[in-house]
Amino acid sequence: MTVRVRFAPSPTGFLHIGGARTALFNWLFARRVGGAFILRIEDTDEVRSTPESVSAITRGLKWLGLHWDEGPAVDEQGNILESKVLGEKGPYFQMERIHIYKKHADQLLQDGKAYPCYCSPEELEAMRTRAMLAKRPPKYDGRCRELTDSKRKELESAGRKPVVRFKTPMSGETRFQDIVRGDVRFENALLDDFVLLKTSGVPTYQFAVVIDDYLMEITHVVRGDDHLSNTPRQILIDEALGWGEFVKNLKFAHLSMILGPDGTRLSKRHGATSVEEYRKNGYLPEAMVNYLSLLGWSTEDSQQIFAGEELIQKFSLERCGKSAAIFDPQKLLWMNGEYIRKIGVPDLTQRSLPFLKEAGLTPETSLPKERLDFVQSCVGLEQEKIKLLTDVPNLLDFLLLDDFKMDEKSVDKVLKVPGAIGLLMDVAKRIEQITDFTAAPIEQLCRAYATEKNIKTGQVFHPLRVATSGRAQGPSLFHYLEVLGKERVLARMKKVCNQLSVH
RNA sequence: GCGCCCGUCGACUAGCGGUUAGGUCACGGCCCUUUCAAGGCCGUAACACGGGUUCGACCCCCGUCGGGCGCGCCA
Repeated sequence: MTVRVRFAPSPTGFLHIGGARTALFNWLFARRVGGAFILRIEDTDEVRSTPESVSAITRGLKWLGLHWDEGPAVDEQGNILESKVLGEKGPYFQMERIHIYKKHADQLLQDGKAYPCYCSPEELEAMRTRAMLAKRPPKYDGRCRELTDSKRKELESAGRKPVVRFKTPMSGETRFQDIVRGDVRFENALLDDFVLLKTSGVPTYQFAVVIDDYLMEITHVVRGDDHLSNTPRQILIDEALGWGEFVKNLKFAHLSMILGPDGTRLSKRHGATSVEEYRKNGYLPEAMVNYLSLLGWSTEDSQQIFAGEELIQKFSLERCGKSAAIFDPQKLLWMNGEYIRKIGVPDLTQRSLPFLKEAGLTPETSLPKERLDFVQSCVGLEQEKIKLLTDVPNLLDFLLLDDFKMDEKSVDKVLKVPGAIGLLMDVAKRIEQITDFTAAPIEQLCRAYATEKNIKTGQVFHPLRVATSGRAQGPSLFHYLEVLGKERVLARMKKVCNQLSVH
């Protein structure tokens, strides 16, 4: 039997770090075993679901490279393409499946395994607070379970609209095998008669999930362990529907949670929590995926970096951990740097272009060949220093622009000192003589000059750097001079000499 | 309140009865070096606590404490 897994987000916000990790593990598992990865939109929250969220979530998944085999079809911006649906088991939006849930709820009603409940939200709230005050579990007390037909009619005619509640067995236990937790068991008596269908006829999460997992022939439920205690309810529904065999074969894998640095649930106050923010902040999807994979999963040798398909080859549900993991932005940042250093310069340049454009350093994200070659050379100079794509503009502005700003402190310290201008003028004269304007000869020239004047090499290098870049820190001096070219280097040196010798 | 899950360096983790408790991030030092990085080497740093079981426990059992999750006409 082929493996079928699903990622089933509710579209009430962006793709969250936690959701992304769940999606990733499902995807990795599916890819590993050649199974299908299904995207199902659980939009039964009538007030909070939005189409924008669907777009944001699908955009996030696509950016991470987590492509689904079945589910809604979307374009690059995450717009839903109504006419194209991937897969045969749809629709993949739960709100388009209302009739299906209704049918199964009717069956349970008919079989006496569910019943209509006419309690109002106010009554339920009162029931709950009363229970809490008495230090009892805040459960529904089952008062509508044994309503007579006449009583039901009476309530209906009084205008009450019922919900459908599940008749939870009052004894026995429900147990299941979880790939990461092992043998898990819950006493049925602890559960109450939960809602299957809301007054509106829309199913609750618990109900919809069971129906869909069955009809979509899901084989493995891989999700966050916040769903662990929901699992017995879902198994009970399966059994009531006569799907005992299906649920017996259904494998569960409840993944540990991802927490914020303070050990509490990851939320906005912990900084960026949506995948899209990370894209905007200059992270590479590969780095994100690699980092996320290590949150709750590891190899026997604690491998950190996985190249290409390696992650897929090595991933397994069995090696997922049980304990919650704290999201560490610092390690993610390190990993992003690792990936940036690893990808090729042309690739890195392409990915940097949108950020350069945004900073106004290039007019477009597609450049004429000559300019692109130049930008690539510049990117190559700073590659090892880039941690985020958003670093690129700041690192390269003095190379891409001729009227870059001079750092006052560096100018004061290195150029506005006795002899600096004279030295620069000397060096400029010699540079003019160079025919082969590449790093090695320029360096040779500077070293020779230092020896000749009996000064330290640094006394030549530093003024040269500040004069041509406006700053004290930057790429390897002679390499960037080479990239800049003789003409520009001399122009910059002369400009500085003119400006400073006037004063 | 009830129930479930979890508990190894600050963080992610390896470990699966006998290890100098390993790796990675971060941190500190040294080296390399025109700067900043990158890289190399070294170092600081952990089995939550208390009982058992055992010749021997990070590992198995019980309890305590701590954290997380669930108990919605939210998902």
